[in-house]
Amino acid sequence: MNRSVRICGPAPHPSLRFDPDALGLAEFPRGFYRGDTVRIARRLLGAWLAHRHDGCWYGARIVETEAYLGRGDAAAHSRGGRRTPRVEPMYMDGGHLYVFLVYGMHHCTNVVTRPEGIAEAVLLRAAEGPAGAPARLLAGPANLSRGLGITALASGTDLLAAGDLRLFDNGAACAGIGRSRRIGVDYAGEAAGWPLRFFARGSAALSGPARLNRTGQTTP
DNA sequence: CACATGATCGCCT
DNA sequence: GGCGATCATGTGG
Repeated sequence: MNRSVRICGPAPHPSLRFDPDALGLAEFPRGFYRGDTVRIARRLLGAWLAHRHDGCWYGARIVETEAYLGRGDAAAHSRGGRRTPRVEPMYMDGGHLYVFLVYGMHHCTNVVTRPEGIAEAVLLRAAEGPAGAPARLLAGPANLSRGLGITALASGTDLLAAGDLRLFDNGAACAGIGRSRRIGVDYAGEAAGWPLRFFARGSAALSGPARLNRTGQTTP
């Protein structure tokens, strides 16, 4: 009787092994996640996203994020108040995960923000693993999700439930401001002129197409 | 029930 | 820069 049944999703990449306790990391409190989505998108830069698999912790520091602003954001799955089974986690209290499948083969991981009933979230676009991990392993939202072994099975998970998925504060990160790549539609932020996409300076794992130039601004 | 599409990626030219 | 992979989901008949 072997135990080949998979009940916890794919394994994270071996190079992402780390020890959260040794680093003395603290989790964000619930109130943090209930705050302003754009502010949270910036504040999450540098944070460690951690996944416990077979008793071992794997983790990476977030280096690129993107805010999705709910009802009024034409790019958000919750646009116009849409509420379907897939999007339901977006309506949960801040601090839950919203993970979905795109293009029939890739997963995207979001951190839900704002209080219960307000469907906003921050997409995790790129991260960097511990020293020694391949530089571009987690470049792009789908690569990030795959590298850490996160699939739609984790959608609706509470990051503050002391479970296998957690998010640790790592202090204020030095952030650059990216222009949204959502062009040609009346998306939130793009039209109003405020940025929705953020990344840590000097990161080698950006998802593109935005890149830093030497002044710290982005180039399309 | 039928069908069009997507918060992407990697390989091709 | 272009394109195909591949399927759950959303929308419409």
